[in-house]
Amino acid sequence: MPEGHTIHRLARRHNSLFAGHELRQSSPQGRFAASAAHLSGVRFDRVDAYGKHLFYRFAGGRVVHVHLGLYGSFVDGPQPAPEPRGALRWRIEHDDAYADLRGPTACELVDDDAVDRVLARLGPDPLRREASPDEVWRRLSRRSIPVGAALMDQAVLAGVGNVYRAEALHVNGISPLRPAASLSRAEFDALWSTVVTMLKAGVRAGRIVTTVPSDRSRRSGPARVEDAHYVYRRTDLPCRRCGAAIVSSTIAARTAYWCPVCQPGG
DNA sequence: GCTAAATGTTGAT
DNA sequence: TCAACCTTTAGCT
Repeated sequence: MPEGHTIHRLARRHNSLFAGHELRQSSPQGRFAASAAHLSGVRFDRVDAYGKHLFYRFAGGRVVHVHLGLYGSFVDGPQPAPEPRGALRWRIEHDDAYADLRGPTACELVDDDAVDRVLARLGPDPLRREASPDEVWRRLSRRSIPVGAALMDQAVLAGVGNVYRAEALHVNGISPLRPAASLSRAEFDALWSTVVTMLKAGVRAGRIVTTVPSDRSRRSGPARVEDAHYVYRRTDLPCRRCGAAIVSSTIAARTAYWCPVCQPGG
């Protein structure tokens, strides 16, 4: 289940396992079969992550664009790969390892122009070195929509999804209902810093853990599932900071969660 | 076994 | 604003 951290972690993993290899490719489910056959045996150069998009670059300028959507997932492992079962969209493999893709919104063979068109729609990605907070501020501060909607807009910044939206706004005491343009530059800078830190932690951990140990029910050890978030999916449960009941409402077509006391102004 | 929901996006109404 | 799409899983019966 993917926000930007998942995508960047996959890029690192797949570069480490597969970059520079000629890969056997297949699509047991059939929907990517022609392209997989076309690319089978072609050298895989590397994969790049931008926001929630992956671009697998092959020799000859061919690119596979993958977007996991809400349900897509990759799994990998050493050979021998298991017998394909279920809806397996894309399998890539060499003599030592395989990776399987299921359920993506997009898995398509594209050219460089199509890559550019996707990138042109995206705002800066906080996980990329060149990401400019000034540019995100420009894009965010002129929007009249709620900040909870702006954070989910991949044209403002690329990679934040529903969990990081809820958690980053909570940590900064900002209601998702506040107009994006009402944030001060100081509030934005703090929010940006939180988003970068949270996404990086997610890449490292391989899952979203936004709470710090002192805010959890137990003192030490890895965060339990129910301890990993401050507000996400915690409707009616007490806020970890103030005890008020967490509320939820649909913002930008997704369920938003926040503490009405710690995050006033909505 | 069935249903709804899920860390997402697009395109039609 | 809403439905469609892709798949798995949790929570029911």
